[in-house]
Amino acid sequence: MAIPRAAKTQRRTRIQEEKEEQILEAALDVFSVSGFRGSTIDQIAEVAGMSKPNLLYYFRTKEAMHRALIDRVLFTWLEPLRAFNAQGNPESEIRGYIRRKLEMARDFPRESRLFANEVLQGAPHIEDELKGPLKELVDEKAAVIRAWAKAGKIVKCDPYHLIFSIWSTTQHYADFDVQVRAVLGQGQSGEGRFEDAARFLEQLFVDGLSVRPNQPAS
Amino acid sequence: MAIPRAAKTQRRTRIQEEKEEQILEAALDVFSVSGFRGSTIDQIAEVAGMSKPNLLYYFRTKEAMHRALIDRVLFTWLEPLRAFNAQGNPESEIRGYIRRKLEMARDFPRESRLFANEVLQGAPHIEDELKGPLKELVDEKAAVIRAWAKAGKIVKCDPYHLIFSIWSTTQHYADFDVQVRAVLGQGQSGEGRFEDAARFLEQLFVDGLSVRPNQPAS
DNA sequence: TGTAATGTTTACCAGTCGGTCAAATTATCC
DNA sequence: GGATAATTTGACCGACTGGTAAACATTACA
Repeated sequence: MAIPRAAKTQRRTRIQEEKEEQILEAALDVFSVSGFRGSTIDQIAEVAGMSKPNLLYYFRTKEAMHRALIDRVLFTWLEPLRAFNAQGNPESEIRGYIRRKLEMARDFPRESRLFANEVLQGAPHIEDELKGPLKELVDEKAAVIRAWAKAGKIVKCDPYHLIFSIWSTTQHYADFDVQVRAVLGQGQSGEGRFEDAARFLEQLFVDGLSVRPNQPAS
Repeated sequence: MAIPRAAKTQRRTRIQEEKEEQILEAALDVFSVSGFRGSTIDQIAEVAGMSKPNLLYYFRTKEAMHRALIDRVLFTWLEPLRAFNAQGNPESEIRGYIRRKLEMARDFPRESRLFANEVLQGAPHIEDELKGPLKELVDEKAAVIRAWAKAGKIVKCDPYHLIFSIWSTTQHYADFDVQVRAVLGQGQSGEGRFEDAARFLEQLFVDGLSVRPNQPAS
């Protein structure tokens, strides 16, 4: 017999590590496109190149796979916000945050879509994470931004909505990639679009759109 | 016999109109939450309060229902962009566009999520609409914005990315509603959040975030 | 009021879904 | 090399999926 499924064994086998890695990689592929309900274990098994029962040997249920995937990805996903530094220069911190978020949208679009799918569908599996760790982190950084505004280092604005706007504008390029490509057309939908986006967003967040005749030349 | 399904009859019955309306309403409820793959005809039938075969009497397939829903909603959805007026004042046109998009996110969140789900999952059913009508409309309005910038009425920026940023920031409040609520917490997640968002976005798009000592007092 | 067209329901189908089981295979370690 | 534990597989299950067939009920209209 056997069935000391991953959880029960104290030490994880080489095979266990490899296969779990393989499965989560495939799961990311599938879940990020079709969401939890729209994805099937068979699809994931096929992408992972193993049989369904074999996959279920490592993760007892579809939910467990999804859970493990979310847990693994969430930490990385919040890294850019965590790196947001209270001691730094406000403008360059915000600029840096936008840049890092945009890089993640470019380099990890599947991770972005995984969360987008989940949140869009009502976040039935990650509500706790949103209300707990995420909220706490945002609260902390919002306080920093508010302090900057109070000290006159930055314009007075709602820090929460500022963070939302950075999330939405940057993640848009991962989550709505097909739309962005469709609208930009053949010519501009290459990788250069991320540099264009970075340039635009920097301009937007720093100076806005209106022409200001009195602005000192830089 | 019978089965002159909706399509075949030249004139639509009162019952047909009512029932199709009822079905599409239910379909919007379901598709906007679970996406196409994740939704089932049974769910829609239950929400619509009718039996599955009855529902399939009006729409032959799940795809047909989705198609009809998309077609009906797309026109409305693009209305704010269509209303964007080349002859108007640039700043107030952009401001107005943001406001109208935000109102739509508030008043028609299901419609927003329907498209978000679809695009997020690779837009398998609306690719033609994106590359056709949508792209044309955006191209047209982008040209207007570019002309404004050239005339010095607005700061020089990439008009496409400007439009993307307006889409993303406003639709965020519909698509990621649960996340917004979770982060804002009990206190601020009431309807007032839309007014806060409007205030912030107006500020962002007009003036950006940096403090400008030379700006003339208004 | 009768009847033909329209609308609704029950019963059903084949394929897919998440998941189980026991047997077979492979790795590990003495 | 052999015992033991870990891994993999094929066959299978009941529930659900999108969709159909035909009987039944209702409506519209002459």
